[in-house]
Amino acid sequence: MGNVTIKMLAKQLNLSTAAISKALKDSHEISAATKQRVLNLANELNYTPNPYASSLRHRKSKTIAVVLPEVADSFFSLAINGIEAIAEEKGYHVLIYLTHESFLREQAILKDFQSGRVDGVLMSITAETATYQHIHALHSKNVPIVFFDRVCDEINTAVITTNDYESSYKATQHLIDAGCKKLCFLSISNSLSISNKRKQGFLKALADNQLVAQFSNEIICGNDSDSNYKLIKQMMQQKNRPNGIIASVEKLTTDVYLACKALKLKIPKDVKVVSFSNLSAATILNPSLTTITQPAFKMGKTAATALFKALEKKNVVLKNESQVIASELVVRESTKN
Amino acid sequence: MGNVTIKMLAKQLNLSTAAISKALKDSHEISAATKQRVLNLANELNYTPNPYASSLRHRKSKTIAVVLPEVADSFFSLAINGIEAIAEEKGYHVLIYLTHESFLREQAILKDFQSGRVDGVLMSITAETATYQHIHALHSKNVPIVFFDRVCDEINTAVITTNDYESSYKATQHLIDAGCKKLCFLSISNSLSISNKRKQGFLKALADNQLVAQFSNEIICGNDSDSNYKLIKQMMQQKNRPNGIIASVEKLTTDVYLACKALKLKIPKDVKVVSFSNLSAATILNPSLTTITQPAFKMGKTAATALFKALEKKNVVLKNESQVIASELVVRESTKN
DNA sequence: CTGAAAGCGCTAACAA
DNA sequence: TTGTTAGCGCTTTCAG
Repeated sequence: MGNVTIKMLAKQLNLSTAAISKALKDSHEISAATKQRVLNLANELNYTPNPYASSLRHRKSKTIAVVLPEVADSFFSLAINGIEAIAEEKGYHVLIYLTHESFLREQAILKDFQSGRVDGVLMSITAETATYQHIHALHSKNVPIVFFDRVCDEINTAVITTNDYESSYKATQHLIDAGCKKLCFLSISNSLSISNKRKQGFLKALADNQLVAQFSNEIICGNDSDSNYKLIKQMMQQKNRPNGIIASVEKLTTDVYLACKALKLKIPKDVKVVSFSNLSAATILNPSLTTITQPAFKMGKTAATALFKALEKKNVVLKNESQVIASELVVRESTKN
Repeated sequence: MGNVTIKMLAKQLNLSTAAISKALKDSHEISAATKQRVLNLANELNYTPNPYASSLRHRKSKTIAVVLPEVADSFFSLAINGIEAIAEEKGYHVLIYLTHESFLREQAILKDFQSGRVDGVLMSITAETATYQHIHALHSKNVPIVFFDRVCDEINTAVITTNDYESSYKATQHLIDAGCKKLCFLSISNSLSISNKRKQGFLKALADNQLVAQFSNEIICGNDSDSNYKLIKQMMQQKNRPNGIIASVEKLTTDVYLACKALKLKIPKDVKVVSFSNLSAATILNPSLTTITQPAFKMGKTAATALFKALEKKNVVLKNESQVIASELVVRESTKN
């Protein structure tokens, strides 16, 4: 650091630090003439206010945190784009924390936020997160939190989601309409809200089509691509294997495709596949992938907008800022008849 | 904020704030007994030190910045993973800034860093960046900067790159070996170091194979996928269209594939394609894509490690921490004969 | 219109 | 071993 400070400006101009401070924020109690002098010198010396001194004084950091499982994922990276767009506009800084699906890490991160490091938090919880004490603790310290995608309904705040239940239902119906009778849902968690909603939508579509309990319909995948690949391959080797698969998250797509390739099963002839995914390369896959495309960018933007509402005005009831933004089923070759 | 402070602990324990401060950092000049009392109360009240007060005092923020063009890109998102892994280990916080290839934005971001907001910077410059005054200004304030991937050679510091020239040469030779005689290089910038090195490698391979000047061999793409698509399509409609394409960045792949599809040109029969890419879905594209896979995660880690060396020790000559980490040519169907 | 002084929370000399 | 004091840089009363 070792930078030019208000004190230096004050000395050079024979003014008090108070006067400088006020002049710099264009206070009406400073004459136009001195304002000019101050601004000139500040520019000349390239003065930049120390943000930490300012934070200490104001008890505000002008910084928000984004806490999420992973960044190498097209949903999350697009969501970050949305968040960043709003933060930039508002002049806030964005700290990023990756949990890599570790509950312990999530706890540690939120604990740190009790220090006042950030003014607000945007988060998507881990697939492991099943208790919420750590979130409650932060929330009760009046740090506003907005959840997006992987939300926590136990906290009284805004949750920005997509229509997981409906779009999963729709995708399942789409598979059924394409002739699939043996369907499998690839989940990643038992506790995650999105996993459950997507699964419920799936199950309801099965029920509505009298397809319940015909088949062992669910696999819970983990965080490791290798073992997911094996799990899927194993399932596809069974005599009574599924002929329709719905992957609840993007990263499972590659494993499904590779498992089918290894077993010489043709998509969509032998098995049809649809995935929740924002992969821009979905159109150029082999075969091109039918996706439930989530409004990732918009969800990030909306979540950030809600958070800033709480940061900028008092008495905002964040709960009321909750939004559900629709996903889109984009039909491609992987579910063709 | 409004949190429990050292002062409160001091009052409750009838100690001075200095004693508390020392006890909390396990100073040897505090008795074991009082240390225990302090720790107990601190835990009980859930004390978390105010990082901004500490930053102000120490003139250190324990925060680094990552400045890059985009996060929705598998190279950069993997690099962030690498950076975050090291930062987490070191107990540093990571501020993220996206330039979206805007030079103006890059300037503004770096200007802000003059305030001492961050202890160090990791960056990949924009495709527009052709002057370096803004970087010099920051660097001369003794804020360590480490470049990765899209580096700036004008600054005397560490640059972490991959072997752009060699891998581009190798990929080009691979296309030539596969029978391509009319090659096209898709660039994204005239000023970017990586673009130039990749192009040089390409041109050298052409020259070594007596293929120079047979063909208008280069297209400069922009930041907009639509117009890139049109540019590529237009080129592929020419009578003398290329039969081998090397895409210098991942995002151009989709445009190439779609343009070929639209024109009913078969990859690899009519045109072979290789791309600098870290897309995990490369294996399941139609056809699977031959890539120059960059060591993204490792580059992020290495860049962060170099930066922390400078942050933790004095008199580290960052220039000496520069590294070139090899990419790998992964041959798949898109260049098959 | 300008200045003096206090304090945000923490820490490092220096005293006791 | 513990306490006193001063100050990091900035802002905000309150006085002048």
